[in-house]
Amino acid sequence: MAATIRDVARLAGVSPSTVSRALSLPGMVNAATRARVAAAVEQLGYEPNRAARGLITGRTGTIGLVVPDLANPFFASVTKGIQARARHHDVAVFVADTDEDPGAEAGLVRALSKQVDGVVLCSPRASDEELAAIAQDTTVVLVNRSVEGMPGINYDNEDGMRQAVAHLVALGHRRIAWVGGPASSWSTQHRGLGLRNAVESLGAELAPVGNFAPTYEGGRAAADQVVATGASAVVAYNDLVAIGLLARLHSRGISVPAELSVVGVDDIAMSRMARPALTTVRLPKQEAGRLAVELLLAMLDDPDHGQPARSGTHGDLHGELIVRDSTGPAPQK
Amino acid sequence: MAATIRDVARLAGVSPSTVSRALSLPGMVNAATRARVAAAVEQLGYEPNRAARGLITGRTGTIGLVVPDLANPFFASVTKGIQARARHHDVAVFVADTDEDPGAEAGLVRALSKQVDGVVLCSPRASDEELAAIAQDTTVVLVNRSVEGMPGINYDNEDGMRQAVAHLVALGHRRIAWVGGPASSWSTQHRGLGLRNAVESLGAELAPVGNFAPTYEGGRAAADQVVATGASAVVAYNDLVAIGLLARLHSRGISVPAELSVVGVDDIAMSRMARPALTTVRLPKQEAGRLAVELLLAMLDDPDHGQPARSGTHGDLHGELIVRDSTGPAPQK
DNA sequence: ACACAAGCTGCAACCGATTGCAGACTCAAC
DNA sequence: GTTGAGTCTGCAATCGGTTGCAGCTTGTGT
Repeated sequence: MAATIRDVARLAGVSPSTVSRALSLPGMVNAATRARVAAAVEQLGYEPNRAARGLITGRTGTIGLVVPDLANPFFASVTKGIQARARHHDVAVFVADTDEDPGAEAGLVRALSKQVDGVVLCSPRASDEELAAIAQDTTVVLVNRSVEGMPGINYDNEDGMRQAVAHLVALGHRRIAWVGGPASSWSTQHRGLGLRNAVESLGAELAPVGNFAPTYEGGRAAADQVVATGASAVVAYNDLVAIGLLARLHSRGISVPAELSVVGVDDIAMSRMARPALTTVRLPKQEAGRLAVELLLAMLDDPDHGQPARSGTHGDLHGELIVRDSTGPAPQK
Repeated sequence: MAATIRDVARLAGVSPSTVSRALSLPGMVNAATRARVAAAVEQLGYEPNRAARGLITGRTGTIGLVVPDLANPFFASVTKGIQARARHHDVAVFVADTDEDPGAEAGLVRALSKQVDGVVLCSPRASDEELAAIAQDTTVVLVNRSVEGMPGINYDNEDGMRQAVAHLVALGHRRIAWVGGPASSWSTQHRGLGLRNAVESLGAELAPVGNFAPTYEGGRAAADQVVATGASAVVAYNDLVAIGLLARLHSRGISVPAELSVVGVDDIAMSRMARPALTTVRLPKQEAGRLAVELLLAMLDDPDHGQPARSGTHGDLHGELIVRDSTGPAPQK
């Protein structure tokens, strides 16, 4: 159906090899010939078949992306960033959604790996060991997850938490509750840690209420325990949880921010629309996606490009505190 | 790096052709040989290279998906459905996001078309003519858009609007405002039409307030005009618009549903979390994605599988009215 | 014992590109 | 008029599979 390199060659009156070179190594072919080829390409609307090229060069011009849940706005944004950046490099993106099933990750990557040059693994739920195994035979970039020896793009969670706590302390809050996400989640651990450090150094007190699903329901479930801690402010694992908190607090008649201040993390679109509009640590989501693509492509060009293993503090993406209406001065006691 | 068919053949002591047949036409090869091949495949972890197969068979085992905006929860859900169904058929999915740029659609499809067997075009913004041109040289399935002669998966917008109006009329509403989406949008036209019919046949009155962006901001922008119509209920183009309405109405101190009832369309996750929780017409989003994949694959197997051109009323997906807290009895005047 | 059909398997061509190598041509210098 | 260098172009092999065709086994009927 579509034109092949032979069609172009015939029309231009040259051999397929010349067409190939005219397109990829223009310097090697005579200007006049090159013009004839260009004309033929134009006329036929020819575009090289990437699959065929991939067989020879070993590069398919395609990368894979594995995310836990496309319907989660956080991942949707990261995906958008990846997608945009990949297109910029003329690279196509295979997208796979694991439906939050940690067991599916390895299988998907393995299936994808035959068809792509490398894969971006976003917020993987699999264990460090599994991830390391995957990286053995595929070029992988992690997003939002740090594993010793594996390249990845991460957020500086410690710093984000510090900003949130500084804001709350300035408002007079002294006792701050923390609603964690899944215990196995890398982000939960680092956010909890950052919170603890920030709270200590700023002379406040942390009241963790445990681990909850990183969802609206998780937030609703945590709300009553938050209230029971007597804290005047709460930091939630992410915005969905924070919005769940808001909902449950509202139905219990607890006023935000008059009686309790609420802070989320992510800054998904929904947060602006919440009532009250949510104060949150904005994470540059599309930016993370873009950087992941750059890193992956750099690694493919230069296999040794991997960054040194890091503990997740330096060179990471910074969040930015967005203050809206869900935080206010601590109530007088 | 990865094992090739030749490696398997060598290990099994047969020729590559036999391996190929053992895998794709098991009936043609002796059970004992087949077992030896299977063992070799297993041992080497062999999986055929799809790109190479695609060169011969003309089928790449890949489909493309073009959506206006991945960050829009509606499209995210459709994508999820497509993705899940495609995996079920062992087909990979290329995803491209046009960033709501109608001009980008044709180019993206064209670029994709070289690498895929067919593409799903979700809520395309391009004109009927452009779409028809695209369908000339690529197998295309439309989602949420109906074009004469092109196969597609659509929602029965008329019926959904009827359900919404019936609900409102039963609550005593007689004057119903309608906030349309983009004027060029196929859904806007059909929803407006369905609304008009439903309102007429149920003895109420329609007050259209014009066309707005299909976003939260669009809803905020429309709110005051809605109030000015004097209607006691409003149907919004989609949930984002409805949530925007809710926000603006709240800040103007207009109580929902006591003074004004609000109905959306889509039922995105956010709607449940809105305050008050949004009454809406739930559209089966993942189902639409699944059906689109089935239709596309069927068309690829049998090029004449195209459905007859339809006007968008029969055989479409039905919405379901989800009643939450944003609708209530009409205020006594 | 012989012919013939049926059932398997291998050879070789092919899909659409890329690339090392060698041949053809041009032009300048001797 | 040769020779040599430098440009450009084409041949042919290659990537990892699939498939038409022919050949080899085997088994059956007579």
